[in-house]
Amino acid sequence: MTGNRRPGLRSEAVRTTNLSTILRELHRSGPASRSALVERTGLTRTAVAALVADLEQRRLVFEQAPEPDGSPGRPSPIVTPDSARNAVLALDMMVDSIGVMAVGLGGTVLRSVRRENASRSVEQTIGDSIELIESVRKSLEPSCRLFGLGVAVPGLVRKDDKSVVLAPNLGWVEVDVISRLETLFEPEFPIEIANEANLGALAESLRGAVAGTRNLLYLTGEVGFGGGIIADGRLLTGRNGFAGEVGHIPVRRDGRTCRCGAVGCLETEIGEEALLERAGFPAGGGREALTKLINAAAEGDAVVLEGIAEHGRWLAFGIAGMVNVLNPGAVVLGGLLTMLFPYMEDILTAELDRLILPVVPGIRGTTRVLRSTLGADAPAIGAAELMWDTALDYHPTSAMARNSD
Amino acid sequence: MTGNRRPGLRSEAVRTTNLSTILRELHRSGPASRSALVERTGLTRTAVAALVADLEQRRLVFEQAPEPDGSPGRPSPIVTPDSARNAVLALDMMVDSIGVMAVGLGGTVLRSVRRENASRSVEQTIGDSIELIESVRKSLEPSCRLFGLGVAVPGLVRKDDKSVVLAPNLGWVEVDVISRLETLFEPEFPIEIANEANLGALAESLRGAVAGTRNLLYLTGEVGFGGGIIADGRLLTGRNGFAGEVGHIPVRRDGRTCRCGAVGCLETEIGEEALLERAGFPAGGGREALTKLINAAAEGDAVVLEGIAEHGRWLAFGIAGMVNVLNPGAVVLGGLLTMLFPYMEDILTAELDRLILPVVPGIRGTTRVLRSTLGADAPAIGAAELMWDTALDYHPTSAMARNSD
DNA sequence: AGCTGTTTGTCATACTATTGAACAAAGAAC
DNA sequence: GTTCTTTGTTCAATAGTATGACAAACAGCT
Repeated sequence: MTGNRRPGLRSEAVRTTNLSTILRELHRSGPASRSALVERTGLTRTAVAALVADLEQRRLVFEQAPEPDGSPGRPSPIVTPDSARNAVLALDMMVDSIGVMAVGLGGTVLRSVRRENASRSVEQTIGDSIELIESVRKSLEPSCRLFGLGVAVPGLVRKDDKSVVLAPNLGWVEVDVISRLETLFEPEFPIEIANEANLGALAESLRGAVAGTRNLLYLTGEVGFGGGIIADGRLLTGRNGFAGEVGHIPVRRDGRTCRCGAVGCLETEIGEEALLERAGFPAGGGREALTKLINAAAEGDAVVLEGIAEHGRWLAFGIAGMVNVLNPGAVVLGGLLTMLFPYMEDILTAELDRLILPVVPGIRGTTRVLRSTLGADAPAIGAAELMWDTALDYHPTSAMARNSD
Repeated sequence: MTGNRRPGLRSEAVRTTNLSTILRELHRSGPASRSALVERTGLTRTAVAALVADLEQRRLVFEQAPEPDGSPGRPSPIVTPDSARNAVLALDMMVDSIGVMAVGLGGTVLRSVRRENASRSVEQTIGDSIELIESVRKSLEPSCRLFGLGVAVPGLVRKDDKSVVLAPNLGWVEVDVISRLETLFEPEFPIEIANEANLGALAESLRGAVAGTRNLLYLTGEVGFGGGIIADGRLLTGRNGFAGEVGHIPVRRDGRTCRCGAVGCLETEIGEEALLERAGFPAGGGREALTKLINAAAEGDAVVLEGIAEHGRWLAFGIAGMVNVLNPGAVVLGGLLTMLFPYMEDILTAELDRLILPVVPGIRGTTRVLRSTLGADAPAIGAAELMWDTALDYHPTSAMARNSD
């Protein structure tokens, strides 16, 4: 089911595609021997040798002396992605902080800084972002090439023009983040942008605890409630790029009015506010109140625990629907849910077992529910991977092909 | 976001890929002039000429004398997919009937037969299917080559082994349909199988009213309630192939027990039974009762109309959640919903407008809701397209490459 | 230490497929 | 009938990988 209009291939496309294939393999799975690459690509020794030599000359990989591993035969040199000299930047605008990362080829996090961001104004946030990006850029080795910038935003990003349509928690409407950041870089410097939770999903599918899972659902609850879907290894963006708005699945016809204007959204039941209220905390307590809540749960506070349990029931109610529609191999919980998970795992499992379509005995077990291991880094890592994905598309005119020294 | 491990490319892959590209283009968009193909593929005149000659020799396409169209320049010959001599078969097992189609290259429906199927036993159904397939096969021109069989099943199909795990409305559990059909054909004859509603979605995205829409949600309500998702032009199958079970999205924590065992499934609110009940008809009335219901609606029966309206409200409730999660460009309603649509369009639109995440004023309008134009043929057409999609994958060892006369 | 078997790197040649440039063909417009 | 435009055709040039032969590097055995 490709569904994609593929352009015609010219002869040289063979080379660029093969270079890209090898580079992608190294980026995803790490260093590999040349003979391993021969096996994985199906190409001949001759071809792989030529391709690797090409990549080495472009300073994208380096070969290391082979280490005898005890098996007979001539040992094969190890091809390693040169993460220190090839990187992308990632910017993660969260509600109360800004993070910038440099992620090398191969997925190595070279730098990671985060700064609190009290003001949420566009000017202030962009200004701080620019400062952080510059500081990270300067801290990298001068020989390190940058292939692009990936941006994660807690809001809806329109695919067509890559602009932020709405970021409720920042109070942003129609902000063209990219054109404000472009000035930082040379012309044509690639910048990609997407929703925070969508990128979290991407990160978890590539670098998280379930790395390699080609179908997953990622949920993250902070102030709002976001989600991301990986279907057959690809990020599901939808028509406009607005996919994953799980917080606004209607779950109660008699529910409360959501801040989005609709009634009975999932977010009204499992948002921060709802949790605080159920656990007997005053609404609007923010991060402090949540910390108290978690502490109270750790101490065994019955009211809080029951509040979290009910939270878990609604969460399961929402997840079950998506699992039945999407049939993911895993559901990864990030953000606030990571902390709540230990206190509601049992309820969650039991409820899901009750609500997920029972195909045949035992089939429910195919969907695993687990906590994020990447935690707060997920969106930034996802932003980097989004950028890498296009950067590694090795068409003749790409940055990668140009950077041949 | 490819996410797919691509194998290395050898020189001859360029040719096979280009042949496949041209064939796919013709299959999807119909006859095209050679110069149009040059433009669409980006290949040179020389290359396209050679490729088309190759395809013509394989009897996959034929060239027609160019027709002067009034524009200057030498007219370009028209390349037409030879639908009469290249086809796939499609088998659609519905709850009370079986349909078999032959669909030619280019999407032309060459034959279409349907037979009532009173018994739903595996033996009877498979037996009848085999008879129908044979009769269709015999009715085709002897020169017509068959590239495979696509099967649509009203149940859950496991991707890994392509077997039917559960078909509740047929009463089937773990039936290996493919191995029972294989005996009909030569060894290695390709057979693909998938869920009926999933294939309906595929059909609508390729040949229906919204053909070309790369993101859509298809819903079909018959005895059960199924759905299919097309994301970025590809059928979303999920981890096991069970995606699209929209009938079992939980919508009421205090709802009725569903036949699946869970509580409050969408199907319990918008299934056939629920509709009959709401409209004041005795449950279990089957198709007859539904016909009466539609007639009553046509005559303006207030109780029936209100029943349908409430049906529409629940449907909107379910759709809204999926739209917020999937952000499709269109929602296509098939099956029973096609007939109900006129009586609930207004309510549906109003409810969706209330429940779909309002991004910015006017943004809701990006998702269109409309009726299926393919109707009951959708699953069979989808099955044919599923088969075509793999058949058109022109790797060196494929059936297509072998059939070179 | 030396021999054997295995695996892998390297080199020259062969093969496949497309591009590019020049020329011919087929139509419209004047 | 001439000119302009567009497209088909032919052939040499170019790009890239496969193939096969040989050399190199390692383990295991005597």
